[in-house]
Amino acid sequence: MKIASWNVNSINARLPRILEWFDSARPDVCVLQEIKCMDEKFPVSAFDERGLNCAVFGQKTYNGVAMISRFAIEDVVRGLPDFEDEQSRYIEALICPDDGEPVRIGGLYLPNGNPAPGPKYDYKLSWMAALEARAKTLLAEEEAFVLAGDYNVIPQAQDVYDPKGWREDALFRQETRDAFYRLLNLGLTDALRVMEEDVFYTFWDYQRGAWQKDNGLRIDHHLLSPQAADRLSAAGVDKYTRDPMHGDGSVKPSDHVPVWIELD
DNA sequence: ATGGTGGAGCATCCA
Repeated sequence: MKIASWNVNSINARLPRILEWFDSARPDVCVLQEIKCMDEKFPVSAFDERGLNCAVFGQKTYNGVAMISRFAIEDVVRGLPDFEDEQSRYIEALICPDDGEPVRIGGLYLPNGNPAPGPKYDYKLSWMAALEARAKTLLAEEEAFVLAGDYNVIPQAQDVYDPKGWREDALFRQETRDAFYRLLNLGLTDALRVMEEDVFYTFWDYQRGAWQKDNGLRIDHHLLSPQAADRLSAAGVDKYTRDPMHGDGSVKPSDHVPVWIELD
């Protein structure tokens, strides 16, 4: 089963590029972040034409997450349980393949948190605590699950082009990394880190020529339960989608690229 | 120290 995550920075502004990627990458399941629209504005028919199901947790202007799947989407959870949140940042469901074991997948868009310190950073840390609580609950089930998305966390110095310059940023400061390590230390596996030994990024800012200079960050992750990690067979990053010249260049790229894994 | 880019939606906020 191929599972992908992509922060698309507006599903409707990006739709031709997103559909082209779906047609070539052919993920079985994909979680999307920053769809930036209400449920009724989500382009369900474009996915329906391809035999893909949609579960959407939308929001006007900002945030918004969705799950697209070739298989049945069951038991959908919108928002982190037991966490008051005005922003649409989490969607979880049970994906039931036609043949094979069901997999629970959580798609998340973790708050950016800048400027730090401050109320936005406090929100980020409380959101991470709620995610940790959810991970604990799911781990107790002892089943395969994947928490995938835009974590807005740079785990290590090798995951940022200029570690010193980013030291006080909400994506890299010590408290953020500590919260991320607490999540990993519950027993989750950072799938891309395990499968990809080399330096690689998943995000390049639109500004300051970040793409041309390869000034990137690794902030999109797949965290796997032990039962899912046992089935991990491949992982990758579709960097080509970030190229402004890709395709006919008429639709601008997202600042994030798709990140994917395969489970046997 | 500022601005550089991009999306939403119409003045600015967010990233």
